[in-house]
Amino acid sequence: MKEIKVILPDGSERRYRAGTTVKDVAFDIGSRLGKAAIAGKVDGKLVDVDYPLENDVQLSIITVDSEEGLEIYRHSAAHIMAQAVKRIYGKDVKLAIGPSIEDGFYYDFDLAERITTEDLSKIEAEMARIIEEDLKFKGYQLSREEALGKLKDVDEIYKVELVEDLSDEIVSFYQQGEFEDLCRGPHLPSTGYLKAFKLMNVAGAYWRGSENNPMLQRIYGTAFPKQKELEVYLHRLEEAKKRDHRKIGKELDLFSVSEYAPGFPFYHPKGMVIKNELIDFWRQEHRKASYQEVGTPLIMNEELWKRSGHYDNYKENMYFTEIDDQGFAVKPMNCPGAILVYKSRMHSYREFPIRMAELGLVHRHELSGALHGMMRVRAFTQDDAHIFMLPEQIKDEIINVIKLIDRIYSVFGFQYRVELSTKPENAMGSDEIWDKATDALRNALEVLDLDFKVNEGDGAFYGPKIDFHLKDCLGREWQCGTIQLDFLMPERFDLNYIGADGEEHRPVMIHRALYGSLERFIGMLIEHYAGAFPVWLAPIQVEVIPVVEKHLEYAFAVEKQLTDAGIRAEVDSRSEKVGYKIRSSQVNQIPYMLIVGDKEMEKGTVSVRERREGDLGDIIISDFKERIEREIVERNNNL
RNA sequence: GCCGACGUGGCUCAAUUGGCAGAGCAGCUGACUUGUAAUCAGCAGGUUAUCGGUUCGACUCCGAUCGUCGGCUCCA
Repeated sequence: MKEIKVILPDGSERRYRAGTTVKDVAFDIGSRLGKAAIAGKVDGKLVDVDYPLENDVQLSIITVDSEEGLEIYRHSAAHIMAQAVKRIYGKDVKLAIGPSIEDGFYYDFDLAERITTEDLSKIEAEMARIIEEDLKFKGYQLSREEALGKLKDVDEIYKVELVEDLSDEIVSFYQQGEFEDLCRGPHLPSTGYLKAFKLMNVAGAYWRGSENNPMLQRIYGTAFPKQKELEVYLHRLEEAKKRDHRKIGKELDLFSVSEYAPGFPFYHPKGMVIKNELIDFWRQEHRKASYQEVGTPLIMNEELWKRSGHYDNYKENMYFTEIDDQGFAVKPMNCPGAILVYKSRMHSYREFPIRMAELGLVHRHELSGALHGMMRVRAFTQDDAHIFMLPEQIKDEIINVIKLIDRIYSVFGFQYRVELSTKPENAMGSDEIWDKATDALRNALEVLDLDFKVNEGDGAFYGPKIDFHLKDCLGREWQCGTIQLDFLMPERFDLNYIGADGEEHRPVMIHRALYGSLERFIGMLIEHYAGAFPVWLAPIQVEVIPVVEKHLEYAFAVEKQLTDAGIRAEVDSRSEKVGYKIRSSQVNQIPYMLIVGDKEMEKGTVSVRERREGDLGDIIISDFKERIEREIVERNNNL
């Protein structure tokens, strides 16, 4: 009998006879681990618990407590759901794919009947029965040919397509009860292992994510090892929805959208304060970073857009109009405008890098179904900049921009995720030029030692980009900052500069945005702060609350002292009780309330109430003014 | 754009099987003169998203359009 050596993650070694399963080893280590084991990882490859060990291996036991374990758990839940759907809707349900995702899982189905939200409880009930039946997940393997034959027999056209795209000669299937599915695995030992799950919603999804393919019906669900964890998750979702910027935006009267302008947001006075504060901060930082600001037209001749390549590559997203019988387009991007500013005169290499910033209002025709509050709109202000430079300045400039983004995001306390997007299908320019640009971006990220994910084929049509992603209240990611390197526009527009040799040369360009779009960034901020903006951003910074009418005059005097100092203060002059007015300010997330009555009038003080800390006692007005001014200047995040 | 759900005063929600559209909050008026999260009373506010159909009768049923929400796709 052959003996094998099993090395565990802690480095310890154990000896077993060949054929011992992962589960046996787990039980040998401890009976609790044995029971908790749902899969194994053998030499880095995930396997089922009944996988027999035939050689010396590195083994780790997977339980639901690990990330990998949870993925297996949720993926198995997807299979159970698919089984339930087949039981309910019959054999003509065709299966597509059913992966685990962050926070849950989904499965895509093709069936004639429409699954609606009401059907979900029916499917859940069937899933509960399948769990009750405690069916074993049994894996088996077929040759590619056998697999194709089998799948064609049962008319699983999507699975056939998947196998056809596989390069492996052996493919694996899993069976639980009457249900079989092509799957790489591994899975839970049996359906009874699934404890807490819930189906969340149904949605349409194109097969393989392409709108040219048929639309399938996708059911989203989530699953947790314990009922309590599921409840905590659902509760967290409910809480997160309270932070939704669309809800808070309405409650705090920051912005609105109208049926008369779908996707084109209206800023209310309070929303405008936030936008302007962001812009002030932005200008301040850009002056420090040696940027100049320009402004370019919203509407420019179609010929310009043909030259830039937008007409060929971006037309579906653009709005067109006619002026004096000539075609014009509303700008979807600011670059051609900036380029025209550049081209308006000669440039010397001595000027470089030229950092030309623009708060440009761009319009893009987004699909109606894609619109989302302030996060995805059809008109937005980009905090854009175009940097014209020498090729040898690329790396330093990219590093400068990344540092600037990091500095700005840190003021808000944002965590971000970085992606490097490479050449898309509809790109202009040669592979060679793209490789050069992509390497420059990658190099900058590596120099700064930033983690990033490569997003193949997601670059702009004129160049690769580094994107900065932020998460909204429900964990959905939105692209905000972006840095795009471009060798092509300078070519197309025949940009040049006079070098030290007196000859004309071609400059290189960076397109970049830090906030990305003011609208999206404001949406992110609302959710990030749940409406309780730091003082520097708060639309109203101070509410002066007179106790009774006779204190009104003093209240207005206090207000004036503050507004004269540039502080956004107002008096709640309604003839209501103090408690009522305080509540009103609290609900509106106003950072400071100043209560003024007889005591304060006599002493020339104000009683300070901070929205979170409550009553701070009374201090003289000038001291309060100093305190809040400092907080504003420092842009304290006070989360 | 595609799939599904939804659309009732400014906001949050009611309205038996199709049978007189109602409440709270906000607003306005008046009274109260109030000390750290909601004083009381009164008033006003609606072609039930829009258009069409079925019906003696439609917020309710059917169809179309618009918009919103959750996804897909796309993207800042």
